[in-house]
Amino acid sequence: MDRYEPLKIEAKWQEKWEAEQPYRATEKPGVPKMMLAEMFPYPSGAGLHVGHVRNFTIVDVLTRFYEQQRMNVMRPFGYDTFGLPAENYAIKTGVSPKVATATNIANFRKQAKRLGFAIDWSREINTSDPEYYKWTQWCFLQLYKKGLAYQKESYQWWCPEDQTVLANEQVENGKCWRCGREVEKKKMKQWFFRITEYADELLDEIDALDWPEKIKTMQKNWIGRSVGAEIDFETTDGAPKITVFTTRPDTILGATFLVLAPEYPGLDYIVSDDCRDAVAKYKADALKKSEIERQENKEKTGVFTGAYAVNPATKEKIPIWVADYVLAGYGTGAIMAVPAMDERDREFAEKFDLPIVETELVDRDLYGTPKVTYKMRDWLISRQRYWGCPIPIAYDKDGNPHPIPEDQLPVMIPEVDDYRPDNSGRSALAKAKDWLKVEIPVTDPKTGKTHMEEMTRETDTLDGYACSSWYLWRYASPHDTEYAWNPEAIKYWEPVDVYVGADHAVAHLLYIRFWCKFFADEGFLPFREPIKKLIYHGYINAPDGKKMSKSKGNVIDPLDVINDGYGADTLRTYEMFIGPVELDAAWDPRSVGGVYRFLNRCYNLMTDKGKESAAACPSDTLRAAQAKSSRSAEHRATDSLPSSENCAIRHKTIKKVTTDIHKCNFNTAVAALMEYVNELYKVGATAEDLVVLAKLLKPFAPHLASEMLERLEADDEWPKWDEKYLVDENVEIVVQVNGKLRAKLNIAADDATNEDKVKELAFADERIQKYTAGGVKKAIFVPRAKLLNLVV
RNA sequence: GCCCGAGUGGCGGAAUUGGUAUACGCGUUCGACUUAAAAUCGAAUGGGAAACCAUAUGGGUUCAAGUCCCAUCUCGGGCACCA
Repeated sequence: MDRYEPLKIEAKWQEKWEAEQPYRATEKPGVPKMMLAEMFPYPSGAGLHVGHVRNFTIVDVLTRFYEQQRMNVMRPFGYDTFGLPAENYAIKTGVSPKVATATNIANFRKQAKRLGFAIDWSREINTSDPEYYKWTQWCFLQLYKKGLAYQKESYQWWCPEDQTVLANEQVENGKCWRCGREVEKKKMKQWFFRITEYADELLDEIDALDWPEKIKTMQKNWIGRSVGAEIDFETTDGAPKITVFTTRPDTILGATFLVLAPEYPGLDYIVSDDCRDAVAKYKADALKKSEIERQENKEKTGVFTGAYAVNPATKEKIPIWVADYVLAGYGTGAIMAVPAMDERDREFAEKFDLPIVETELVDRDLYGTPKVTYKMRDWLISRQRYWGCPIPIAYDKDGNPHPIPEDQLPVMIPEVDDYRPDNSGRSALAKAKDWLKVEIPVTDPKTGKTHMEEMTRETDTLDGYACSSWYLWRYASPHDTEYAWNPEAIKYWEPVDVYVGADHAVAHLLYIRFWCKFFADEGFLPFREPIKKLIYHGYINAPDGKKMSKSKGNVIDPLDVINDGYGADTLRTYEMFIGPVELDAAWDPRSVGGVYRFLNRCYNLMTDKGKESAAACPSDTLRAAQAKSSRSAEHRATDSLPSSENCAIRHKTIKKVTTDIHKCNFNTAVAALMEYVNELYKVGATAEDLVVLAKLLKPFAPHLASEMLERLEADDEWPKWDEKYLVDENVEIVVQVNGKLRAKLNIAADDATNEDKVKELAFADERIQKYTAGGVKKAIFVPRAKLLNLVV
């Protein structure tokens, strides 16, 4: 007996796809292109999890959907391979990150192939491949040339566990995003990218993006533009003037004291001698305080500097204080306190008994110069770690940085025996003594002559986010040896039409926009936004609603689901059916069975009905006659004529599935297919029904659908619906009395828009007459809703 | 604390511009097939005997409210001393 055996069917088709590589993408001028990608995965040793499957399947459904509509589709794949997990694994086991990464990629690739994704496997990239990171270093050098990559000594977040600095975006609630350890502040000289240069453009262009509002809001908050003014306050005893930033320069009459951040750069020059010890102690305490302590305890603390400034508006002498409620990195690190207007200043004034003066407002521009500030800081990119892209810089004997010439790229990661950071703030790269030395050409400014000079390499590596800030462009020409991205290829394929992910709302998605704008300014990219549409999907949780985690032992392994006999098609279709794409969902093993039953029904429908002759939709003249026979259609009776009912439900389903996929309502698209199959079981399926079913099913369950189409001898071109088949000859009209449903009238379609006719039939109905005996005050007829409401 | 978003059967979730609430799936029950079970197929399934009552709670607008307005409660997310 011919049964649905998913593992057999899937093996057959995967073998075919592997041999034929049907999803190779090539530029076809004149054919509309569609480029889709997921946020590429970090290939962990644990292999694919169900979250990856959701992520990849969303991309796959859209890829196949557009491919079946004969657009020129590109769907590449890649791996984000630098980072701490591989390095920590190396420290623990001694296995080099390069080797472990290669093993993990091989496993990921194998697993992805078992899910039947329509990937162009010739466009596979890996950020730790020297062929790739050579160009990451090239990107760094472009930024360096324009002064957008620079070094600065400042207080930075330091993770004592991972022995590295972190970007602001990588500190979550005062803890390291990787290991969860509380971060500390450490003063270090570090590399930065000047993302703040693009703050305005990054902010202003958010609104036009076809991205989820949630992400757009998060990015806006992160950039955090405030419009205000800088105002200079002269000090009374010869110390340098203090510039404050305020959004309310109009409240200056109420400024009764100044407050400086503990890290305020010129603090030492301001403090009076008798207060020096107290201020030094306060500063030391403030730096020791962790971010968590600072957040949890918002009780105001502070100390008087012993110095005074002059309020330029009132000419009054006002005291200067130091307090950690003023942040060093924002504005100028100094504020004018207006306790009458500002809640925090008031709290501080009350605690330390400082004057609170009610204020009248003055003209905003009277005492200051307009100034815009941002919460966003420059992007700190140095990492004191081994397993990352080496920063292509060397230092001369005076410690001045020099870029590594482009023809010396890539700066390879040296092999070392011990991957541990050395506790001195330098990465394990510092242990590769030979590698550290490098000859760099230097041009003498006086003579114009170039000579080689021995220098010492930078031992920091780049933040992994730098590697993922340009990978979408590499997909356009993944093996190009001349360009990071080929100008012709990029012009054809990009920007990315649809990008799918579940993380990195501010970090990655902000960085990639920044690089895009920079490289557009440099003439390397013909667009300023890298991603047209973003789909940000929810997580899949364990059946109990909790996050899946190895330690809790509640992880569902997708390969187990497949190997249990359900197959990849069931897994994929289930994950699309599980709920709205943007919401988190809980795994339900029983619902997986429900989806399997559905696919099984599709298969059985085919084996029962596949032999039948194809039948197009009946012509209008035949419809009336066939409508009769469809009424009496036996269950899957093979001798009944193809009915107009089939035609109506077929076209209705085509329309529903097509529009749902366009709107990314994958769950209701699958539901519509289930309804269609249920209906076909009742009225009988024609070959045409089966072909349409297989075509619509293919994005979700490509193996089964391919099998069906092969047996039905049909291609997979996406079907179109015709509105004329969606109009029934009979229409149901709802009759309400006082808004309550009282009767449904089956009326010929031609009469359904005729108000008089509908009323006549309604009043003739005995179910209605019960309520209308006392007369009808008002009758509202809504043809659009096929509804008549009688008010009695 | 501030700013968003969401509360619908036993469960996951459907419902165009306000217009038949509960699509689809799970679960449950019954039936067919079978020595039996599984699988498959069919039927029923918000509550209530009924009138009726039900979309977190209480009001409001409307011929008509899950959908709009006001208040309250709960949950989720984001921001969190950003001057």
